[in-house]
Amino acid sequence: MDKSLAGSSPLAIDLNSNPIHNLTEIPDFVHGKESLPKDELHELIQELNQVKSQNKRLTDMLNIVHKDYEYIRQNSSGETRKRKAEEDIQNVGHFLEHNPSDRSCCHEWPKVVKSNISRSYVRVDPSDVSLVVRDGYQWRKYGQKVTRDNPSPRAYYKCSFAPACPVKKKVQRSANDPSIVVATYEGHHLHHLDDNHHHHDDNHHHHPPPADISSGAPPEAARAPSSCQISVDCSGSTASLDLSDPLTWTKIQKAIATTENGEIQQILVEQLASSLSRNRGFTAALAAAISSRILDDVPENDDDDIVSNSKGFSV
DNA sequence: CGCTTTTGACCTGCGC
DNA sequence: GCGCAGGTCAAAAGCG
Repeated sequence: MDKSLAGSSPLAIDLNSNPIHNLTEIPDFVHGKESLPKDELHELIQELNQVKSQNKRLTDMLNIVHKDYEYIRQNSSGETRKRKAEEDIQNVGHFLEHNPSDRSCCHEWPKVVKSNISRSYVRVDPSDVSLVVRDGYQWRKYGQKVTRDNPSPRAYYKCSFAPACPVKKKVQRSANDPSIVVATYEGHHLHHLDDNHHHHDDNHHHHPPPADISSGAPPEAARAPSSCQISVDCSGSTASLDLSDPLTWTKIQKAIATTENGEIQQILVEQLASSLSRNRGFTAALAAAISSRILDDVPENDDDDIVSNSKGFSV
């Protein structure tokens, strides 16, 4: 991520800053005036570590967002009419599955978009030609077609778990990166029946079947997303960014229109930072980090209170 | 035997 | 109306 982003975001985290080595670097007035016991401070410091590492992952995600956006922008001219129609639903980039074993991060990040169309991008083995995207539902393949803009075939699936389920999906390997499979879902995946709200014809009207145990994936990761939401979980404190929020979405579209490098990333980071700042635990941790930053000349003291932590926050 | 996949034919929408 | 491209159908084949 570029440095201007880290500097301008209200809760930007300086990934290159020096780490905190022990608790004594947390100023005393934070202990007293904030009424935080030391054991809670230990937890907060651990949260700081995790927020920092999560932010690094978010940084990677946002870099992918920007890269994907640039690709879309560069290829948006001279399209077929069908592809032009799809242009409206290709406004946000994707999150790739860099580390399959990491359950704290989103498994898939859909491009949402119209009310009942979403996309998932999944990294797969480039040599794997099966075009299978595990999402927790059972699908019946009813067609395959070679499209003009992509050498790899597009597979068409209908939901086969519930007989009358209208949800469909298309799966096709990415044209520019054969290791990425793009799954386009038509109709929302509703995982919990709600008689008061969910009776649209383009939704799943059923729970997903049990996750495929052989896949080894947790149920949350196996399911297709029901909304365009990014979540960062930090020791039970979750920050979420809902791209279906009209205000957020308007900002992103505006950023896309201006084609300013890094601006989309900045908006996403700010939204996540805003969510995190509403969390009591994170706010307290942030206060400690800020204070330690201000009193940066506190001498280091290597005693038994040494904990693994960092003070990488800048404001 | 029942379900899924394959695959060529057919349908549909759009631009010219 | 014609041609093109994407989407769907349905019979045949595959598989456990």
